[in-house]
Amino acid sequence: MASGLEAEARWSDRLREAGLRVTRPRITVLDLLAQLGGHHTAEGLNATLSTEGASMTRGTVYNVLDDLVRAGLVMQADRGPGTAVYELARTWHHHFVCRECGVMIDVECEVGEKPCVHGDVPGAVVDEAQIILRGTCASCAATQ
Amino acid sequence: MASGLEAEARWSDRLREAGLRVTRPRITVLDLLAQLGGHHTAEGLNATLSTEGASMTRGTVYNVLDDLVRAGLVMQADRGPGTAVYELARTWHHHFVCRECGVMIDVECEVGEKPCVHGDVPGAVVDEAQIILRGTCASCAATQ
DNA sequence: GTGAGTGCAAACGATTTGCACGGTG
DNA sequence: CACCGTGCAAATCGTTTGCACTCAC
Repeated sequence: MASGLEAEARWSDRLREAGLRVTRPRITVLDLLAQLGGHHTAEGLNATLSTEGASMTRGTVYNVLDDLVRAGLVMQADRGPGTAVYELARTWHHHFVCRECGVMIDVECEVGEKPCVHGDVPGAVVDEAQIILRGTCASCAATQ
Repeated sequence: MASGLEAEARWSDRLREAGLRVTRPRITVLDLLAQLGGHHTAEGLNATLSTEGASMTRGTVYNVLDDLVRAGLVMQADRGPGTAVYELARTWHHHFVCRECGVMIDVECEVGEKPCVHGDVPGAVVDEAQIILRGTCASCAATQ
């Protein structure tokens, strides 16, 4: 974490734009997600924060992530029942999940916008299409 | 539950084909899913079974559902972290989930087969594409 | 008879909640 | 200085697990 001030400068206006107050935990989580890249569970982030001396309560981690997801700064994806993963928001994409090892791999979306699939749901407003591909990843396929 | 014997006749060979033994809980769950239609949580099914005098243990409900999913007789879908729903297997389709009330609505798939979207995942074998549409359902949109 | 499947109860992990304190706007 | 957000701890929820017993094959 070499850039506390930089990080703050980078994220504070993003937060304010989203109508959220600028607080240490929110900056910290955003910065960590930016540094790590990829997908992470709330518990995993919490553990990493502990080792970096920037720890916060479990409750706060969940709170912050929830706020950030609602604000559109972070994306949430489900890897199965009881396992949500989070990542920094970026161009819209899908996920491939390996049935064997559970690894999650990004899959670029050819449309690049959230409702990239339109379903016939009478009267409903569809604002997002989340696609999860399942199968066997390259390394697991090689092992078998 | 007017058709215990009918139900058994209908499902027993489906189970045997799948390499599963024919047991009362499995028949009961399949029959219940067929009668109810739609999506149901494990807990919900368990509660319904209790009121019908056909109750089994929570553990057994999860066991049975897991077996049936693995056998391809039942489909599993996630409505969010920590909430799996189950429904009888039928032609492949997607789901719309309302952000407000959490209701899940089936969306027919124009392709009708599981890997209806192919992603670029080098070396991986994709055998299923699960699509979850999110937004606001008709009744929630009307309320607001 | 043998092993898969069940019943029961307890453990588990992820997430949520309630309340008092502190910092942001 | 008003309120949103945080810290802390306990509660809750969905799901999994271990072990003895029973039933399908």
